[in-house]
Amino acid sequence: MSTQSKPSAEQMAYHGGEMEQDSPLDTMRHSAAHIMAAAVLEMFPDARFAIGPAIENGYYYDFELPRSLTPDDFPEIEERMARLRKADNPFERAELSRSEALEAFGDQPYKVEIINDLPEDATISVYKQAHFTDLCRGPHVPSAGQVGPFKLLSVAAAYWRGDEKRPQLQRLYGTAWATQQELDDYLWRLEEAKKRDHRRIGKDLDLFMVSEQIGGGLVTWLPKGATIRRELENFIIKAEERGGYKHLYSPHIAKIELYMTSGHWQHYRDSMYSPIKVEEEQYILRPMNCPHHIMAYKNSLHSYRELPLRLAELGTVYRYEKSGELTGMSRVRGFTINDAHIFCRPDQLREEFVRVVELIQELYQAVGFRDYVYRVSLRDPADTEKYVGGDEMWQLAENAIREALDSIGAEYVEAVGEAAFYGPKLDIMVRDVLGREFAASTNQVDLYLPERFELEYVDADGSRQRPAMIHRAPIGSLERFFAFLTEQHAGAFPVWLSPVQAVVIPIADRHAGYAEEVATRLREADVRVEVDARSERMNSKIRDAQMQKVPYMLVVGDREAEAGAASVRLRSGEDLKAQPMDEVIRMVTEDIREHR
RNA sequence: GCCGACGUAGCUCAGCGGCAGAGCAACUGUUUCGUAAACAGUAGGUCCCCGGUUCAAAUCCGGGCGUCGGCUCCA
Repeated sequence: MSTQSKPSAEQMAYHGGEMEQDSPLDTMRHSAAHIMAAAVLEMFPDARFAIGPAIENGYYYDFELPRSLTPDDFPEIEERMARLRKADNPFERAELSRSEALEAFGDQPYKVEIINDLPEDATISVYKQAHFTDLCRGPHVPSAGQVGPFKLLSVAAAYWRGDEKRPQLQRLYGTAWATQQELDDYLWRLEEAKKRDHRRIGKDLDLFMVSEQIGGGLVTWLPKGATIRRELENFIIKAEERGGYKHLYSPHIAKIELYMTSGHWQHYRDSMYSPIKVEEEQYILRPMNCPHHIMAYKNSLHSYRELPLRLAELGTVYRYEKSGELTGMSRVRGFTINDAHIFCRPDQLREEFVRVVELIQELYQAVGFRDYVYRVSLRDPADTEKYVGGDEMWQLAENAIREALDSIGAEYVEAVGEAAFYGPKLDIMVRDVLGREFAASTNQVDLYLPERFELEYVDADGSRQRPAMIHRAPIGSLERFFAFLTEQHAGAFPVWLSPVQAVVIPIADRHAGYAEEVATRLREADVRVEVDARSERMNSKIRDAQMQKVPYMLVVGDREAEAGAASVRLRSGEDLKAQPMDEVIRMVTEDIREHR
């Protein structure tokens, strides 16, 4: 039964929105999971078994065991698995009636639960591998010997059926491949990925820090990271101003009543911090910007002629995240959203949403951000508790998003149950170096908050009408976006974003004066440039600049000083030889201007 | 928050009951060099915190805090 678990939205996104047939590799990995379970059964005869599917790059199996497994147990489990593989027993399939199955798995409560959840007409099959018989849909490889090279990777806790109120099981992760070479390659890729981890690079390049004294999940952008952020912010604001957005600033805290009106206090409280008492009034750190922008909208009466009104802010919000889920810059407790709220007539929704998607594409293009997937996050019609508003409202909002994407031919996957409590979303999903999936951007159609706040505009006939709203955040939070940007570029940011765009490297101390002249000329052209005037060898300075991923290294010695030139080395290692200073300045400033 | 692993110099890590260590970085001196690491020296520690065991604890035990990997949740 192990493969019959419902695919998560993440898995669906990875498979491009369709459940694929089990590939031969998936089948083999799923068989590896059975062999691992058989090995665990040898060690723990009382083990209870949950599920053990193939996943991207490997497999896992969830167990309930009398004691916790640790990595020290891996060698023994792997040895037992190797023996089972060598014994090469067949995977034998049998079909059981419901009562036979319940009888056979009487001492396996998780299997019993799965059987009871199966539809009436389901075929119930089991697979026997050596001494281990498992409830399973299959398919499997013919015999244990067909399982490829494998390795156990980690052990972690996982709640039964993903529910934190239910028992916690031990999940053993493994990987398996068709050949030893592929296994080695995969393990090597894992190591390489760690080198691109934004936390590693953030430390190496002095981009940001998280201090225990300040608090977990509270990020300090160090000067170099702050430079990148400021460039991004300026770029975003300019693009948005071109797109008709008006930027504003609003405070980070507000009276609690504001968030009661919006419904956040009722529906989003788990993510909000406790109120702060100020002179008999309760204030809270805002978890979202929308109520503030709505108040800005309500500050004056609006004509239909003004719509769409697009109010934007790089708005800082604070959300409570459990300590165990904080990570570097990608999961934090205080962050700044590239936020905006578009107030428009309902008939303008589709076109406005198209413009939102186009803006996203423009921004991503400019920063060299490529690997992402559109996900339309829909309401789960079965779970009405979680959402507000009626069917009609949801349908209108969901259709606006789908139609917008269809009209520009964008491909997307749909994820039921991932909507916000007040509306469906277009999420843009990206993966970090370790393959974990995050939303980089969320964009929502909202017909609910205008209702809650009784928003109005004056229509052509003088009547009062209710506007629709779009919440949009093309790059989501600056923190998370920065994390992915860092990983995608492995710290070698495009020139226009690089904190240090050029380093001037004098060959000997006597060239320091000329190096300063070179730097001054670049500074006058608004290039971020530093002079490495240490009494080090040129080779050493080049190495340091390379490690800092500085895009331009400008070596100057006697020849360059004589000619009014600089020798240009790029971080790719390419040596462009001596270039006149005018040419050097032209190259660098062109890269910056063209966002290269 | 839950399960597991890990917390030693600014960074990366060794040491695992008996004097606190290495490389890199920093600092000082020598070297003035042509495209990825010159040489020598100096300094740097609450071994995460609190408690316990022991003649003796970085090391063993208990509790706490933090980080990391998962789970749940999410920008």
